[in-house]
Amino acid sequence: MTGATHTVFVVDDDPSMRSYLKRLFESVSLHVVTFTSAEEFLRSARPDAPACLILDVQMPGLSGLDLQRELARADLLIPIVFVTGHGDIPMTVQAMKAGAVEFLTKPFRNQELLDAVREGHARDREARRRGAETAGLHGRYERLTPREREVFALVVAGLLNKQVAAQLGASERTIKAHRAAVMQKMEADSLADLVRMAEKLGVVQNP
Amino acid sequence: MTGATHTVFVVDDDPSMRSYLKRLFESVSLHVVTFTSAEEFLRSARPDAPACLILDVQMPGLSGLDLQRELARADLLIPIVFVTGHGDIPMTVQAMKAGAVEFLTKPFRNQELLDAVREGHARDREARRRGAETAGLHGRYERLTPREREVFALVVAGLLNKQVAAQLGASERTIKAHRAAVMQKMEADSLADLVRMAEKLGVVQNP
DNA sequence: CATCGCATTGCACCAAAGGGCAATACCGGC
DNA sequence: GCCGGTATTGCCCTTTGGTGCAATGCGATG
Repeated sequence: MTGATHTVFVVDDDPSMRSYLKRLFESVSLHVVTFTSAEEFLRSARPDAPACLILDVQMPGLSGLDLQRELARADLLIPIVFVTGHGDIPMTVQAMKAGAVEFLTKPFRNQELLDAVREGHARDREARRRGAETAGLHGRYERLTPREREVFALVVAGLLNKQVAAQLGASERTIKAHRAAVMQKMEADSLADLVRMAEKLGVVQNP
Repeated sequence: MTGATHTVFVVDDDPSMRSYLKRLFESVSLHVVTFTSAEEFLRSARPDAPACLILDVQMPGLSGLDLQRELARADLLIPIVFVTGHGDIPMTVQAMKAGAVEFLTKPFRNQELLDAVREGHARDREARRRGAETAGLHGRYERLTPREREVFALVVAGLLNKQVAAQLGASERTIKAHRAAVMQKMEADSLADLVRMAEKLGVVQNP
């Protein structure tokens, strides 16, 4: 399941560690890209395939924890495996609270790191799968007109057409028209379908 | 929001630490119960109100991490705040991966511990709220007859009454009867309501 | 000004959902 | 053997939902 389609990003200021890790991951057929600093990584393009980030905690400039925070702020959620020579417990707690996959101290066994990366890739695949699933959903929702969205929200709230009509100050026939447009544009096969889509989209009444 | 209705369980083999923590939490009006060992805590009754567990990592007999594992196995999910004098990073990672709220090293500031306990109580309240929400749901679902559950699953899948009838080899009128019973017993106000209940219950077609 | 998208609505018709009333049938207990 | 819960179904009527057809009005865009 992990092949050349999966990438490992290594960010470490130590050249020997970078080359060591690069060889390690390439030995298991993973694509590796190395960076000498957090800043350099941030300037790089975002990955378009499942990836995992190997991060040294201590580095000149932005630390590993800083980078983790920056990525979260940029909504760039890539699984992170920390590696450190001189970490402490507060750092570990912070990293894990922020969702790190693993926090390893040197020296570590290669298998530990490979397992962590496997876990990171699994998380990213799952996240991408869910993302793709809701991406189409959001795209279709974007095509709804404001009025259609209002009708959408009220319909999935369980209101009858006539109740929606009263709520929006329109005729029942109009609501039926909007409702049909919603079903069509959202590509929903049934009301049940539409309700599930609304749940994933977080559609609710505004007021 | 945290009052005498919230409990703190302290498990620590050090008597002075137990009394110190007891006084600390009681000073902020929290109910405190102390235990000298993990085994003693496991023998105690489960809490019926929001609680938080303060756990020493190193203890004779079952360690704090052992207790965390046992509680998870027993499905007794109570938020845990670890406190330790001689912890290491692997221990920290294990504890946090298993869902610990916080992992503090001695000496710690009282405020850090109080904040952690507040967070633990918040998590427990939220978990209990969600639990209560789905408890009633499950209870109502239990009252459905086997046939009604089949109809339930097919209806929320978006099938028309006639399609459900064909699928189950019954008449449409029969399906309507079952469907009405389902709506009644589940106390659903609308189909949208029923679909959301099905989502929370994980109701799907068996075959 | 003309066109287009969006919102709106009336009329008519058909399909689907919801129920009231009533009857049949099976099964496990008391 | 009678009783209650469950499953089943028919007949009939009302309410809702879904659509086709057609038309009007408004604001933005070219």
